[in-house]
Amino acid sequence: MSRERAGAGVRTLVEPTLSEAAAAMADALEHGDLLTVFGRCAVDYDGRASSTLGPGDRHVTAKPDGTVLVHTDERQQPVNWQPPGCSQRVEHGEGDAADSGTDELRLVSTRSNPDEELVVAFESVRQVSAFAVDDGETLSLTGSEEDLRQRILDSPELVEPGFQPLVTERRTAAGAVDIFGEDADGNVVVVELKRKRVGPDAVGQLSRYVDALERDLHADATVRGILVAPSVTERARRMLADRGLEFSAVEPPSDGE
Amino acid sequence: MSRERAGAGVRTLVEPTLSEAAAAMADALEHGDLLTVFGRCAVDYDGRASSTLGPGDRHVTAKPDGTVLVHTDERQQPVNWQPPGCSQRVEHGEGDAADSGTDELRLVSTRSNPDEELVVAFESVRQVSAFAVDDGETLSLTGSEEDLRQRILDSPELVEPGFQPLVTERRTAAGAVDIFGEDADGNVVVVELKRKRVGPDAVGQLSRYVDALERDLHADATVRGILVAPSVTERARRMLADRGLEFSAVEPPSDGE
DNA sequence: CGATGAATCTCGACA
DNA sequence: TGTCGAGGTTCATCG
Repeated sequence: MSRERAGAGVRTLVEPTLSEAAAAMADALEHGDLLTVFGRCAVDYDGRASSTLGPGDRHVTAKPDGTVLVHTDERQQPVNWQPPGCSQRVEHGEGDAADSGTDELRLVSTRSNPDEELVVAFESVRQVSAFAVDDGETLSLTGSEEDLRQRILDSPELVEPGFQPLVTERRTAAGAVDIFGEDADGNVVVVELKRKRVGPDAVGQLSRYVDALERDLHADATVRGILVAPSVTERARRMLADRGLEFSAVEPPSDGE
Repeated sequence: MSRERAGAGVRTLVEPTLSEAAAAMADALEHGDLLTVFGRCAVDYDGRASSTLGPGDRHVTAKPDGTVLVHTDERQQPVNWQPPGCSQRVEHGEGDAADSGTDELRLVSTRSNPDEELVVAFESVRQVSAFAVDDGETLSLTGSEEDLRQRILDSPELVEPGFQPLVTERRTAAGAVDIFGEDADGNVVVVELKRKRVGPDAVGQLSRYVDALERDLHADATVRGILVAPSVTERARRMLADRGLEFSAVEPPSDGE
């Protein structure tokens, strides 16, 4: 094993013994560092569901906020994980390492409500690192549904000429409508926004809003439902036609706009 | 900077220069290793949406399958990422490092269909590691919707006494029904399964199935729709009542069952 | 390849 | 705290 002392923020052990790894991991958890461990391990999870994962090489991350991630060499998603807010502890059987074939280092993460437990049992550890993280910057994102809503409010004619938004997030018996307004003839208009190509679910949603409002408002009121999105699937287009609903093609704004 | 040569599978540089880091990163990408970099960086993404993230300490992972993950010290989800199948390259301005304030190391990940680009621009690198991963084990999970389906097929009386499953995944004009069967009186029964508490969407789905089957089958057939899940939201319960649909509380099996 | 629906979804917002 | 809906959702499956 060898120790690397880097600038204040990084402590790394390469090819440590399990005892050394255990100490380094406990230390990192204690100090609120970002902990990473690479080694051969088996993983068991029990909680909302249950899973077992046999031995293999994996990269394990424990964040100071209580998150645990177990990654293999494939996939974007971790093969096992624990959400933020969990408690981590390191367990190491203190038997004589020389002839104990059962020597094992375990990282255990627990949570309550719901009760969940993740156990990462290391046969061997190739590297342990502890990082002191100073971030502080927040992400700024464009192109979301919120941006599309702002775009419609800025330029209501994108939905149709004469459209007038009145309220956003208007409550109905079926939930909150994205944009509530009226058309050039004074008819009530319900707008459902989707930032990308929409399927049948969105039509069902819009349909429920229109029905709810027709019950809420005077029985003689005409309520139009317009689905605003970049495009629709064929099945959704047929559902719209069946229900007398409409579609208006609008793209969410791109970065520059 | 110092170099660590570990057993075959791990190569790590601590506090490298940007040139050294660039070489190690390119080497790892070339060899199909799991690459991790910790350092101060800014991140820009442009594709399905756009985002910018100012300078800060982050942990960056590049997997041999083309996945890229940028993690901060908080959250389970990466702050930026690229899905599997992307192409990575390392760019390093080869200016004289001495007086060039603009010296920069960039990890660029691109993808097409849709066109997306992620750029991680490092001001400094604290550690670079390359791991040769040998996994090979696959995850086995219980508690899924498939498990719930099996539970119902094993014990149909959990839905209601006398219920008889006939077909799973039966096709209708509105999509495939989870379980199609009949009750003690010989009425057609459509069962929609959800492994957790359900909201209005599932009711809409079940409702579409029942409507479609009433059209498909003889006009005189009675089609019952039963939503099977651990629980329902209040709004969904009202929607069920409105539409003459039913609910039956069943938990998905836990590990031991 | 696109379309569909599940997920230990995660995450933020709001009652 | 629970509920609700969005997401650069991701992911597997199916046509």
